[in-house]
Amino acid sequence: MARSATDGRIRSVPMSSGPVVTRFAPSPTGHLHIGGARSALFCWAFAKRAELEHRARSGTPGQGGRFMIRIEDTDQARSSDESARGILEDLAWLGIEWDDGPTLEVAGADGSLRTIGAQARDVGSYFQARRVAMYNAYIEYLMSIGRAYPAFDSADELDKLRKMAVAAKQTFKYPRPADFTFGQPCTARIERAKKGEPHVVRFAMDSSAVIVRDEILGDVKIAPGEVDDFVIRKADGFPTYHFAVVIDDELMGVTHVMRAQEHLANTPRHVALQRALTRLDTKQPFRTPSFAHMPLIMNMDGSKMSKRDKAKAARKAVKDLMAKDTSVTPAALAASLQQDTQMVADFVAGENDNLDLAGLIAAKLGVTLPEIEVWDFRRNGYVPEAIINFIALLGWNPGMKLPDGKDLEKFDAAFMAEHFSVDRVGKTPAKFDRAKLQSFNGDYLNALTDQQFAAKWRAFLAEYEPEVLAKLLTRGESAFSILAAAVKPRAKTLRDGINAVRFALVADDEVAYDAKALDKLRTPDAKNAPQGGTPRTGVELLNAARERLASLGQSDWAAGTIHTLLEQLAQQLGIGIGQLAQPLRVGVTGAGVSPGIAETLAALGRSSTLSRLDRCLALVRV
RNA sequence: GGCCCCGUCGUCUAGCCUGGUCCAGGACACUACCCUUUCACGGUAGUGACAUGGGUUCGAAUCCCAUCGGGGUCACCA
Repeated sequence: MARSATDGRIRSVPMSSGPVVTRFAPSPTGHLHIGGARSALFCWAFAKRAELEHRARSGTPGQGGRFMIRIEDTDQARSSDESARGILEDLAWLGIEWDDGPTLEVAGADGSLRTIGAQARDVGSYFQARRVAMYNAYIEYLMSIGRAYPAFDSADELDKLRKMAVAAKQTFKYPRPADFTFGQPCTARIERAKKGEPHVVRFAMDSSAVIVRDEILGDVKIAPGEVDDFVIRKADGFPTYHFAVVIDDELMGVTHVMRAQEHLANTPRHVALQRALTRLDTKQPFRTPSFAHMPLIMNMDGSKMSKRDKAKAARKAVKDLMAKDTSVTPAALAASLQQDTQMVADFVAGENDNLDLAGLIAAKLGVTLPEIEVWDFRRNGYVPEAIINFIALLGWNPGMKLPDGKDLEKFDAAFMAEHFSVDRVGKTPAKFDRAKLQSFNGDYLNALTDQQFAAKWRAFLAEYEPEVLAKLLTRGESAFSILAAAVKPRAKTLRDGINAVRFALVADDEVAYDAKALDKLRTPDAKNAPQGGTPRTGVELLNAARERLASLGQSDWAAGTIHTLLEQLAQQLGIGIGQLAQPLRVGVTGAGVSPGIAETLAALGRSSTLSRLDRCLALVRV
């Protein structure tokens, strides 16, 4: 073991004694935040790279690097198993899979079931709520060596003290009780606690300065006395985050802690705890893992990107509506949503940020909430590959050039597993620019083959827009393929691909004709005539095209033949095919925008095309 | 407010550690043009940044200091 030859004291176990272990430790109180996804990705990539390099040296598989998931469900009131499962599913969907952690069954591409996660290292439950006995053993230990003590202050009392401190423009620090002596077990307090008096347990901070070595930020020094005696066990008997993290990271062999910068200020507490603790099993002091605090992800306006932004957006929509229409009240809204009146009223007043309610309100009012959670991006038609690539770039870049001298910025998770390193993680907070994400997503979709895209789009529609899919499929399989191919270069997301095929979703007799477009059809245009000939109207061309198309039988109705036919007709009329295409577009879609005209007509089918053209011709005569 | 972190185009960033090759490169967005049957796609070009002020140096985006600006954190949440 790690015994120094010179002083014989056991200081720390060298990291080389076991695998690199990183962890992502979400709190199961909602969906996976996009920032959490990035943290998980970086932790994953770090462990993967260590493992890859270990195997390249012919090491034992699994001994080079491991990525672990731990569920931090010590907040009894807010945690749920459902949320934990949702977070695991989001990670799996992104392709971020864990070596150790709760198990999750996922269906592979071929439909077969596969399990992610395993109890591979015998480190106990990956759910903190099931590890309470262990935390208590360490808390007893700390109390026995005079590094922790029960405290009996009520929440109200502390609140009062805090408010006084704020009023006096001072920072509140919990005053260490006079009857506690650092390093001496406070038997009187321990006795009181044993008798069942409600209490929390506080850690007695030592008075030395704490230096946090951060792989990204460098050394961060915190002066002695900056951190007060913080709570390590709540009145409900559960450990606080700070305590559970330190115990579990040690017991689970975590070597590298990578998390968002918002945790930087907590780190001195963790380091202080590590310095005070000794393992109960091996009697070895706790190790301090390597820390790396990643830059935060911000909104475009510079505020922190938070789940609450969704609640804010929904609340604003309600308030805007209430300002315009006085009949709208929280009570009326609650009734129409079939939700509790008080809850809705509180939500509108800003008393709670219920995200489910925010979603209901947004759907009701037809407003789009900002995408914050992985789940939001997923149902809005982003693909995991694009999300991974984009969030990787929020704070990290490979620092490589393409042969043409441009920066390499398109890559996949496997590339990250091979090249990720902490020293290329930036320090500056990044604003989340959805326009760039959309561009990445569109590029990814466009790079797919038509077949691949069609399959992806179909799966997306089946899951999130089944009615749209059903309508599209009524036109037949081949029509769906044609439409999917037409959508591919036009879609930034799988969802907005729907916009490109709106024309195929309306019934033939419900096509809305744009008044200006109809006017244009009625107006003679010199471009519609052969060189020097008399100007023709769009209607004339439409009639000619309609007649010619009608001559095409059902079995010949395909993009290729339609294109040839229109080309021939245009030639006979002495005009370009474009002059023919525009009136036809208006005729079948109601406006002048659609995919290629031959594809559009082919996807619509013979009977829809002809009946729409007839309806348009009838309208235009009026 | 205390403590801590950060500061290159509108945005993500390369360059910074190891000053000169940087009147600062790429990507997204934007603008123009080309391609084209509309919309897209694709192609070409353009607009656009070293926060400010002092040092150090022959020379600073790069090193030092100050100012200003942004952010995080100060719970029996994690």
